Amino acid sequence: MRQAQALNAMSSESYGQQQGAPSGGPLDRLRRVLPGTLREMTQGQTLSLEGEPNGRVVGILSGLARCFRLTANGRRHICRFVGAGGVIGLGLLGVQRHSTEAVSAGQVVVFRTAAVEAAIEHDTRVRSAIMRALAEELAERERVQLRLGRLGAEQRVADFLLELSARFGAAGANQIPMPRADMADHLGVTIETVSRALHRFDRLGLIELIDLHQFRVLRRRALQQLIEGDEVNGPPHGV
Amino acid sequence: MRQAQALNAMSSESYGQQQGAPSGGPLDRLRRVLPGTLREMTQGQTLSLEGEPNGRVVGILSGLARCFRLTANGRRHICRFVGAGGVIGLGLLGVQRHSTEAVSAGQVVVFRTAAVEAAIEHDTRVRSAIMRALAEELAERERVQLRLGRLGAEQRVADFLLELSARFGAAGANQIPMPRADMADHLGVTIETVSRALHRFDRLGLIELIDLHQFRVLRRRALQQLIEGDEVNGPPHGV
DNA sequence: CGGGACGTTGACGTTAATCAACTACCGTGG
DNA sequence: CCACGGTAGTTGATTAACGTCAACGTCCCG
Repeated sequence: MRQAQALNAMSSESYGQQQGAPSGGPLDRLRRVLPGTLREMTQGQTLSLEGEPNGRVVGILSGLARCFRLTANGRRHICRFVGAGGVIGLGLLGVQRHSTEAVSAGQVVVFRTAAVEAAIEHDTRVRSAIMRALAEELAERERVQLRLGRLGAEQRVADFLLELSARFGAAGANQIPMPRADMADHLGVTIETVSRALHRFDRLGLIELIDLHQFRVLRRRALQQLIEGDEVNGPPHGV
Repeated sequence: MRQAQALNAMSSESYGQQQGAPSGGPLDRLRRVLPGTLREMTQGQTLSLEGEPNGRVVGILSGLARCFRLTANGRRHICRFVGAGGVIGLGLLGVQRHSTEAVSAGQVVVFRTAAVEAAIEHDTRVRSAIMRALAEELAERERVQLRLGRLGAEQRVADFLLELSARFGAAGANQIPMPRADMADHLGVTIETVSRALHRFDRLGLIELIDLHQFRVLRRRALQQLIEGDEVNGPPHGV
C-alpha cells in the first residue's frame, strides 16, 4: 500500500467547495453519489505510485497533476496533465499504470476504487458519466499519440500551446501551469527545444510570451498552419 | 452515411464460426447478447471512415484491421492494429475518430452502436466486458504513447516486434501481418528506417528474418535491453 | 549578497529523414 | 516461356532537425 501512504501523507483535509471544477462533469456526478474524502495536495506531492496493486480514484478539484511513467533507463514520460474536474485512476486493470504528482497545490477528492465500481453498478448516471470520462481520456490520448507520432519538435510545442489555450485559457492570457521540464517530458523533446520553440514563436509574432508561465496567442491560425503545414515523419534521436 | 456505404459494400455475409478470436473476451460476451451481422472483409477494404456521425461497432473475428487518421498535410498515422477478438468503435463521442481498413481479409461482426449501448445498459456482464475492453485499449495506447514519446527509431521497431510477438506470435515464428508502410506509419518513422532496423537486428543476431512477413526472435533479452538501454529524447525531424 | 532552481542561448554532433537507385516479387499478356 | 510493368522492399549518400554539452542569465529565498 505505498499509495495509501502517499495519500495519508497529504496535508490533512480541508472542507469547502473549490474553484475551477466544472459542474456537471463526470467528477461532479460521481461526487453526488459518493462524497469521497477531501484532501489538500501541495506542490510536488505524490498522489499515487506506478505499480500499486489497488489504486484509488482521485478527482482533481483544483490545481494540476501530472501522470507519468519512468522508463528502465530513468527517463520520465508524462502521459497526461489532469486539471480541475479530471479524474485519475479509471480503467484500472489490477495495478496503477503510472505515478501521479501535484504540479501545483490544490484540492482533491479520493474515492476507493471498489466504491466507484459499486456506484457504476448501481447508478445509471454515474455509469454513463464514467464511460464518458473513459471515452474522453481515450480521445485525449489519441491527440497525444498523433502529436508524438507525426509532429516535429516545434510543431509539438505549438500543438501543446493550443491545447493549453483550450484547457486552461482565460480571456486573453493563457497559462503554462507547469515547468519547462514537464512540458519537455510530455512532448518527448528537451527543455532546450521547448525554450527555443517558444521564443521563436514569440519572435515570429505567433504568440506573446508574457512571463515564464503565461502567454497570449496572437495568431492562432498561423500557429495551426505551422502544425499542419510542415509535419515531420519520424522521431529524432537523442541518447 | 459513408460508413454505411462502406459496410454495405462488403462482400456479403458468410456464416460459420471463425478461427482466431479468443473465447471469453469482450467481443465474445457481446456476441452472446447481440448476434450482430457477419461480414467478410477483403484486403484493403474500408470498414469505417473518420468523421462519420454515427459509427457502428465492429468486432474482428479474423484478419487484421488498421485504424488511422490523416493529417492536414496528407500524412497517415495508424493509431492501432486490431486483430481477432478486437473491437472497433467503442468510446464513441459523437463521431468516429478514425478510419478503418482491412490489412488482410477476414470476417467481422457489425453491431449498431445504439444496440451496443442498450446491451451495456441491460446486461451486467456485457457492461463489465466493455469497460474492460475500454481499459485495455487505454493501456495499449499508453504503451504506444511511451514508445512514440521516449524511444528512438530502432527502439520503436524493436518494441513493436516484441508486441507483434506477444499478440500474433506462433511457437517459433512470429508474423508481421502488415506491409512496411503500415509499420512505418504506426511507429512514426519512414519505411527505410524500418527496413534498416529489421536488417540490423538480423545482422546482430537478435532476430532472424525469415521472409517479408515472418521473423523469429532469437535474443529476446537483448532486444529488450536495446529498447531500455538507449532511449532517446525527442523526435527527429523530417519534412 | 550568496546560492540554487529554472530558464535561455550558442556551438557541435548524431540520428534519422530525404533523395535516389536498385532488387525481388508478383500477375498479365505476348 | 519470357518480357513487361507495377508494387514492395532494400541499400547508399546526403542533409537537416534536434539532442547534447556547456556557459550564461534570471529569479527567488534565505
